[in-house]
Amino acid sequence: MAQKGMKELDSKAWRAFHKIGTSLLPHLGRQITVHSGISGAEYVVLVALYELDAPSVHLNRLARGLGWETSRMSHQISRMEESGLVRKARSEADSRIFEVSITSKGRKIAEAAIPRQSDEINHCFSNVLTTAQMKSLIEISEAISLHMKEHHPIHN
Amino acid sequence: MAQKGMKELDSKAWRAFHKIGTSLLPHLGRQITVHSGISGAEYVVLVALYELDAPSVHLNRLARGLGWETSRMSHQISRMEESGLVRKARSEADSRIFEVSITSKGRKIAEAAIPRQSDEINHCFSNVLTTAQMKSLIEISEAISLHMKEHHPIHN
DNA sequence: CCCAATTACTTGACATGTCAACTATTTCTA
DNA sequence: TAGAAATAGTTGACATGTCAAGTAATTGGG
Repeated sequence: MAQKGMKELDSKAWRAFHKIGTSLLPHLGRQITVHSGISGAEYVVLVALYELDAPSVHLNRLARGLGWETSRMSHQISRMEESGLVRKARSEADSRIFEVSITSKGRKIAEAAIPRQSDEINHCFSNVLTTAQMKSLIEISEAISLHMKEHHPIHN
Repeated sequence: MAQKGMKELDSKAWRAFHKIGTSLLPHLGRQITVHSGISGAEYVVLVALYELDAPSVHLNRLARGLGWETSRMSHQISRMEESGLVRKARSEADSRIFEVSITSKGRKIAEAAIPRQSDEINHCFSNVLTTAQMKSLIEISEAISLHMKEHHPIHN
């Protein structure tokens, strides 16, 4: 039997992955907006800043940490500065660099949003999967991420 | 030991899933543009129309099939009609409905793009995972999709 | 020490996605 | 069968993401 572009199982697995990747993630983004009034992108940035050890990060480092392009982060931070969620200041040492930090308003929103989002994730994801399935997912992610790092290092 | 919002494993599994969901899918979308000159969204629509049994589909049915909102599909189809990839015609039976179909230009592009994208998926996904991992992913997807259908039937 | 490269970020134009409000048709139902 | 509700899609405004080009500061080689 001749092979088409993809084997049956490969194709089913890909469709399965594509489906959850394009339904669950957007769904959980919308939930953030519903329960906390911020967008999924704002949430991700706030959490990254909230979990920081240091008081601030370089804009570019923040971007790479989330796998975003510099430009995207620049736009996002500008908007979030407008709405008072974050703050931006030129580095004293190297004035090309911007130090980004969370404001107290942003911190309050993050502190309220994180446990709610945690509940959502438990509800749609953790509670629905077995321990074995979650372990398997972690391995799958590592395999794919490793491959991406080797072959397409830009978009981590 | 008190429980925070999420158990260690749950959290790791979620981060793993989030990471591949937000890096692999966009990466493969960009690859489509690189190898075939169309966007990921255009590709998905073309493939759906290309694989159709019938010569056309109702716009709304096409949207639901991809898990898109009507409005998103309407905008997308308008743009793709502009660029000559698809065609739109009012249904004779029910003139609220639009029948959407692929043009010969769209078909040619789809026929060239599909095997190339298949190669990309093999390269970044199928070849990187074991058979067991792919079977596991299929089960995971089914578990999550089932839960979504039950609790959030809109965005299937 | 100077100037070419590199690095860090900004900007503007445009593609895409979302939401709410609206139009037009068809289908119920009283 | 008239009018209310449901269905199918459009539209415009706006948020977000991407790309290419530009600015400004720093670094590194000759």
